[in-house]
Amino acid sequence: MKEIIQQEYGYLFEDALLNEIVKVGSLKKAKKGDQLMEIGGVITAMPLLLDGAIKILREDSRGDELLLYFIEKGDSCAMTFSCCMGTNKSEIRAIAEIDTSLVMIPAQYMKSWMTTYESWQQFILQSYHTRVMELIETVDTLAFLKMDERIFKHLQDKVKVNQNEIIEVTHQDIAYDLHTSRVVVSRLLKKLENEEKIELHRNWIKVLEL
DNA sequence: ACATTAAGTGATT
DNA sequence: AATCACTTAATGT
Repeated sequence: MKEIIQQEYGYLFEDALLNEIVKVGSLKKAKKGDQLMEIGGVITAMPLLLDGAIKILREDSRGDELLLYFIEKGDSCAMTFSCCMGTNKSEIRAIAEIDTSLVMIPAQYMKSWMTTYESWQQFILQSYHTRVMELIETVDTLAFLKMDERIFKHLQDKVKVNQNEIIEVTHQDIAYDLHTSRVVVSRLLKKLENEEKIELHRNWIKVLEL
């Protein structure tokens, strides 16, 4: 276990901290589609991504979803961090985008590591920063891009986190993530196909233009 | 061959 | 861009 953590986080953390992580953290594997966190759920641990990707969703009162951003390997969800300091509940839902492995660090260690390890403090701050930037980008996308552009961007994001230009999704899946209807997705995807930016198939899409 | 589910389409708001 | 109502196509049993 130490080797894997060392590989992904060795350049960030000193040896003593790596040892602590190995000692108190628990290795966890999530399969594609597994739910890692639910809205309103109590957060007891902070995840450090070793491999894979997680998508973070918000939900409205009717149960409709909206994708906020992806977390990739080497990242952490710093939102968890603020929740860990108090005893807050989760504002978001987290679902494994692909098969993912991560280390769960119990919340109680967060605070003391902040003062003991400078690299930890750096990491949290940095992580928080990138998270906020991702959120801003999502807001921009929502506010300034038309639906067809949003769909195409979403596909490109999927290609990135999956490390594969072939994405296994249905039009309905995309509709849920972007909070629109399947019919609209189908029509706009068709348009993108005509522009030769993508290739459409049942249950999978190939992105040609990256 | 049949049922199920995904995707395509025209019309309307 | 959303919704309805319907058609067509792909896929599993």
